[in-house]
Amino acid sequence: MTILRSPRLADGSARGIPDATVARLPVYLRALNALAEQGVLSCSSNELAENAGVNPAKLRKDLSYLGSYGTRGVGYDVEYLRYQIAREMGQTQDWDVVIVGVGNLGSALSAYQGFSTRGIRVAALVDADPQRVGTTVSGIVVSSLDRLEEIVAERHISIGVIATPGTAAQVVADRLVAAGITSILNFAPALVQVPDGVDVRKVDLSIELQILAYHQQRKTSTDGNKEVTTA
Amino acid sequence: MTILRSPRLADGSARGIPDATVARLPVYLRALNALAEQGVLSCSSNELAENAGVNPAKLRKDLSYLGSYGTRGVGYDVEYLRYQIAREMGQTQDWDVVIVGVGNLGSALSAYQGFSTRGIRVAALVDADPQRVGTTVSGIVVSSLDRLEEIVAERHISIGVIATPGTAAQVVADRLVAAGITSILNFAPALVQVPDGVDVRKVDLSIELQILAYHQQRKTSTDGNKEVTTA
DNA sequence: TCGATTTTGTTAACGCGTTCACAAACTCTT
DNA sequence: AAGAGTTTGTGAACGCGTTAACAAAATCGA
Repeated sequence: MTILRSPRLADGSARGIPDATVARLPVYLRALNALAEQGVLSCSSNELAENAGVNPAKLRKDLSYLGSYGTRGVGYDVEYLRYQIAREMGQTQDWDVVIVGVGNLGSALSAYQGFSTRGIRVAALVDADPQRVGTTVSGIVVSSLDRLEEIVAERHISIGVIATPGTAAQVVADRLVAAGITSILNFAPALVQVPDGVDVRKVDLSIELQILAYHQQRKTSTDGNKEVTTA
Repeated sequence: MTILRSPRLADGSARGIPDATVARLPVYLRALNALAEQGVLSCSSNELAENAGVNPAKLRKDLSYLGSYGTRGVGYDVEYLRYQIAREMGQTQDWDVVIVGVGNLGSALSAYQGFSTRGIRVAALVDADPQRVGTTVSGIVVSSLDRLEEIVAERHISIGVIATPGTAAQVVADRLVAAGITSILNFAPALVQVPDGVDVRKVDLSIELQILAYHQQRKTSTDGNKEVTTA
């Protein structure tokens, strides 16, 4: 579950990028793509940081983990930097994912524009419900969960997405791990346990709203907080 | 965009909970609900931490920001702790949200089970596409984006969810802010700028997969990384 | 009642991430 | 060619979050 770390390897090669930086590189990539579409050829760290919504110093430090791809006094070549980040993120190849669970969320994910341009390819859809198996969603025929292992092997799938109800999440995770998958994105509202070496990220729609509600509550409360005395 | 902070107010009342803790409280809540459903009446920090997938020390520290709701030598009363966290998170009342954009993702969100039990109520659906206006999704009639302001006012909506294409995100955010909303959850793959005092959280499905792909790349690469010499 | 045991609440140390500030390096103008 | 102006890359300080470790407080048994 926890991931390999090597924040600063010697040997000149600056391998081992901090997690916080890795999480921001796709944001920079998106900002660079937007600039490129506008015909911008070169930009400063200030401009790019503005477009990415981060502090310029943070941006420069993040990029410094990759290497020295800018020019002092000038800035960054948009296309060159875009390629370097894409390469670092592994987007010079396509990553095949299987989506397990073709309910509302699974369907939405399989229809999501913007995966393809980021090196992500939805290679298979899988569901446990016999009624859904055989139907076509976003141009892909839904397969049975029973065939998960062979599908993963055949299509060289390396990433699994769990979009099932919470109750099925752990079983599906176990199946994915057994099939050889070591990277899982979990949308189900449940904790999944996986062996070491397997990476799980979690996206919880409900929790995000609850966090907003908390802050909203603190804003709207007239600061005269009535403490309920439940003794 | 940035949020009020007051990590430790005097006066005995432990107001001002760290962001990292606030983000975990819903996780504890979910774990407590699971325990309650199993008929568990009391639990230790170890048990609860296990169920929530966090370090026990971290759990205790998080709870200490709320108050002293446990009993030394015994543990926590499941129902009592559940209520205290729910109250802190503002879940003793329901929060009404409007979802803007009723495409695949917006539909999935409006159908999402698990909002209602967490104090979240989808009060309105809004879309700019005239073809969608008037249709019913998850039992809610889709309204026109033009009527956003009156809908927000009428139904006392305090949270907005952006589930539109990236190009529409900023315009929608501006409309939401103008309508008086100060909490926004953005699913669109775009950066939205908002005035101070407005809280924006972002969920980016594509970025999560890109982060996984990065780690996957580092795992599968045979560590003999061929550096492409693009001089 | 007292000691053994359990478990919380909290303090202190540690590590990671962010940000400032500045030297190094580049361009441009004169 | 030299100085003025820009902008990157990075060292260092700072702050937040995590974790270990322990004292305080409760239960239980003799």
